[in-house]
Amino acid sequence: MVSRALNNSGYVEAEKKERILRIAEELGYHPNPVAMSLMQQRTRQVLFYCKDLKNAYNIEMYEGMLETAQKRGYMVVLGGYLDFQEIRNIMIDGLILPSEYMAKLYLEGPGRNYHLPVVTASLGSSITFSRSIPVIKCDLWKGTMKILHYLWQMGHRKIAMVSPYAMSIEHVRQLAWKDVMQYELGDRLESYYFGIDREGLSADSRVLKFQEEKNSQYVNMPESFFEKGELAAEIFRERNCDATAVLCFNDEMAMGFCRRLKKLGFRIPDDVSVAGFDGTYSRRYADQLVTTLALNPRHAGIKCMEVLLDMIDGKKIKYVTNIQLKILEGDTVKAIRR
Amino acid sequence: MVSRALNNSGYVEAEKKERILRIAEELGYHPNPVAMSLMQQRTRQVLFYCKDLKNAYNIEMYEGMLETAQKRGYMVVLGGYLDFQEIRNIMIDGLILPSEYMAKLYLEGPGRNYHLPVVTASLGSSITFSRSIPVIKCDLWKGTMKILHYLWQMGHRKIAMVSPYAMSIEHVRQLAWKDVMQYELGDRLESYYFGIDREGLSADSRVLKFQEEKNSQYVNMPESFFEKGELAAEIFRERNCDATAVLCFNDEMAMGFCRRLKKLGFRIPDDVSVAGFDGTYSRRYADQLVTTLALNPRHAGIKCMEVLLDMIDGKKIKYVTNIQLKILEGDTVKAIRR
DNA sequence: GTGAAAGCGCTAACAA
DNA sequence: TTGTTAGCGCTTTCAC
Repeated sequence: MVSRALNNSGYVEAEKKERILRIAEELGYHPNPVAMSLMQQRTRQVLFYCKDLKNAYNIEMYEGMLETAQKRGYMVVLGGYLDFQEIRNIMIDGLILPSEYMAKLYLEGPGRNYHLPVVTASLGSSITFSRSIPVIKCDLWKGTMKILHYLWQMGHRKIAMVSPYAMSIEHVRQLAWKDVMQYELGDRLESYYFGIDREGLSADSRVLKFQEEKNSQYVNMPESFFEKGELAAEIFRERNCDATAVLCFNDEMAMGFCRRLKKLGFRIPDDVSVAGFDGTYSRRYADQLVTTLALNPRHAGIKCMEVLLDMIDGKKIKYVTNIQLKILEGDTVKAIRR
Repeated sequence: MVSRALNNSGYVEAEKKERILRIAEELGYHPNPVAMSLMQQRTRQVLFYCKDLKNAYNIEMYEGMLETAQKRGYMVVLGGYLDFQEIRNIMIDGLILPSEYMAKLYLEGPGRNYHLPVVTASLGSSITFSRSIPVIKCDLWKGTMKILHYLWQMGHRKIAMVSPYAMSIEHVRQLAWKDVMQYELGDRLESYYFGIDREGLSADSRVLKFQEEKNSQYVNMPESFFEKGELAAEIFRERNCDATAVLCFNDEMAMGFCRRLKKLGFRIPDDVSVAGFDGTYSRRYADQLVTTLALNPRHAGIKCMEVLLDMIDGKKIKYVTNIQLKILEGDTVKAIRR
């Protein structure tokens, strides 16, 4: 009857069908999407569990997801502020986690007995999951090697690292830097590491500010990369660091670092070269384009979504997808004579 | 029975209730959110019809919405890429439109016979709607007056305007600028206007690039404010403009303008003062902080969401809410002697 | 070719 | 205090 006419399915007398369609049109009839979802057991929605939208990396990743989702009739809901348990109360067919760290938390928490399709992006940490899920992997170990090698080729030997985290935190970028630089820097390694974090720099009152912010204002206060980069520049000068190049945790941090360092009288890249990670649109805002390792978040987003939607559709899926990394040269790295 | 136990409603024997709760816990039972939505006729989702997520203004507005929505148990879905008709196929209880222009389009299109709660943000255009909906208004006429007055007080008389649109487009910012500056600039007004748009600058091949981009790549290619600002700087120099101050359409444009102008050898603010609109986090990336009229998008987002959720809850609502505007001084405006 | 009924997962209301 | 039913809006299936 009516349903059959509207959906072109089954037998309906042509004339009657015509009439039904016309009336539906007149009344401005649209099927109720919630009822449809209940029936089809498909919400056509997917959650991207992402906190910090001021971070261009996340935005570009999200836009990549959107691109694929749109083509395949899906919506991407953002909700990094949600309590993890809450995930079970929202209408989604699948979930994208931004890092293997989050993936681990999820799989050991609400994901333990909730068999929703899940994929995770990865920055190369070697975390193992309690359940096997697809990983879209950006190999930052390789990537860090690549950019360090690039700096090396430009003649730099003493390469410092600027990070929002203490040296003890096992971030791939830090581990890889340590791995390479310890030969060159030996037991002075630590003095070339600028970890803007209470742990390791607790003596510095300026660092505590970030801790306070994090505890007070919001539950999920995002990392203050830019401001931490600025502080790193101050500490860099105070330590009288003789590094000729500085590798920053990401572009945002690199931009904060450059901005403050210039205000402190350094010339970039003449006095110090600076490089970062990410390669997103926000780079263009700075007067000098920062040299960076592009992580191609848009592509990662596309891949995450493709794999997730394939999973939802019950197709065969790849369990590991690698994202290509590429150096984008800017104005902040200079070749030096040795 | 089971339902009653789980929801604490109606009479259930204490012991039985206990047992039910325990088993539900063990099984990891969670009510199906779609079924709940169908029953309650509430999806607990709201759509923010926003295209350009690379624009900090939109992001901050979205974060404001999120803040309120979270408190009241709602999700905010982004979907500016959706076909307008598609709005009726997604599971939402309400809709937030980003501008009165969009609101008009919606109300005359799918909104004509779809009585979903809607609110719109407004930048002060005097568009009238076919149906009355709440407006969260940022009075840009007043705002433009305010920042022009500020520049005036700093001694500037010849104030140029940089915009991504032709002068004929009736954007409030442009109209207000014209209104004020025509007394000072008279029939030379046009030569102080830099509208980076085919219409008005079609002779310039560099402008056509943007047009092409817009037509090709994506359906909803966002405005290239930054790049247009850069081009405006080139044209500013070519025209040999004697303006002592330049008012840009927004901060992103101002940042592009400043960046290029400096590369062309101008000193800011010594040679030219520059001001913009928005006052969002992306300002900090530039080496010089741009002086701006802060539009407080976060606050606008909060208000939009509050009014919309009140509407959904059937509460009495305000039809016009005004957002406060404030000048944020930066490093790009200098007082001059006359 | 058409109408009626079952069912998607849940709760509110009603009868026992 | 408990079990049952109707109904949220839709489609699919099964009789007619």
